[in-house]
Amino acid sequence: MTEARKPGFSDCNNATLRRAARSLGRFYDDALGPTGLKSTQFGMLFQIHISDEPAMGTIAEALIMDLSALGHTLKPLIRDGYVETFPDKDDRRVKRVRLTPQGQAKLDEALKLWSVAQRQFENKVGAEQAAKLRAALDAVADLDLEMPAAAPSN
Amino acid sequence: MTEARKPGFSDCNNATLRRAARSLGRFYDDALGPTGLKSTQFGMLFQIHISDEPAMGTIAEALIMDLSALGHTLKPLIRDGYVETFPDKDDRRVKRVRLTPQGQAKLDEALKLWSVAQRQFENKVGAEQAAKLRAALDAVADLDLEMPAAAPSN
DNA sequence: CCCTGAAAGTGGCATATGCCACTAATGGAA
DNA sequence: TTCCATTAGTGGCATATGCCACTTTCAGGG
Repeated sequence: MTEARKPGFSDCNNATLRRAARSLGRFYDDALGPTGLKSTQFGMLFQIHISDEPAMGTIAEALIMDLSALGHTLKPLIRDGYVETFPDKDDRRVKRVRLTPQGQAKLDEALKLWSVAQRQFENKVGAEQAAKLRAALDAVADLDLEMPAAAPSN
Repeated sequence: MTEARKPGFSDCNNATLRRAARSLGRFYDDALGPTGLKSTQFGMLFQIHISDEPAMGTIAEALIMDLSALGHTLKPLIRDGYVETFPDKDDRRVKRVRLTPQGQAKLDEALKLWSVAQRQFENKVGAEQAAKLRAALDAVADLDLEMPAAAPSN
């Protein structure tokens, strides 16, 4: 610890997490490059794929993302014909989402490249270690964090 | 495992990481809300703070972020008067960065709220566990990942 | 000293995400 | 049935990030 410690380092859990996300994101993005999909888009297609014509709100909840953000994120995928939406039969407020045949095909294509990247990653850190990390991250993501209501003087 | 497993799930390390990042990011963002800073901006000010008038490239490297992305990210902070840049004495290509007095003040202000959030988080997961997670994330971020050069037939 | 390739940033363009203000539908309560 | 609080999305605006094409400087080699 001669100087200011090497890399990023604040002990901030959030900063550390984002830093890792940028790093890993670049790797998966590179891997998926040939498909023209970003790793985020791949993740979105996959999520839709494993769900049963989910409502937007359902996806947003599963991915812990803002509903409006989801809407924005979906646009390029809809524009490119990978995803389509349709109204729910019973509740006209609800918009459901599904992959188009092209979307399914693109996902299949991407899965091949993804699995290579995934394997590459697990070879480096160890499959078990990776699984533990994912479990820890899921646990963190699902934490019910709340600020102390910032009420020291009220 | 009745249905499609609960939350986000693909076993994708990247997707899991991003999901956690969105979740945790929201928490820290809320915590820093009163300061008007996003958690990302807080992290940036902190990084600049612990460095010694770093060159842009140095910051980008430490945070594992694209140099141009760094430039974009810095703009709001410069516009708001928290950060300023100045040319390196010896190399005119290099632009160095530092906090302004207001930036330092804002950072001090933010640190108080940040520490509350940080403590809150560590109370939930345990300080030791949190440290381990950060270490794991730093390790992942610093991995030298490379795709198999996609050369099956060349 | 001139030319060339590397290094450091900038700008433009595109996606990722969030928050807020609104609008459209719903599901009761009165 | 009418009216209101709630729920689901949309659009606008702003920040976060990346990649690519340039432009400006440097550092060397000849």
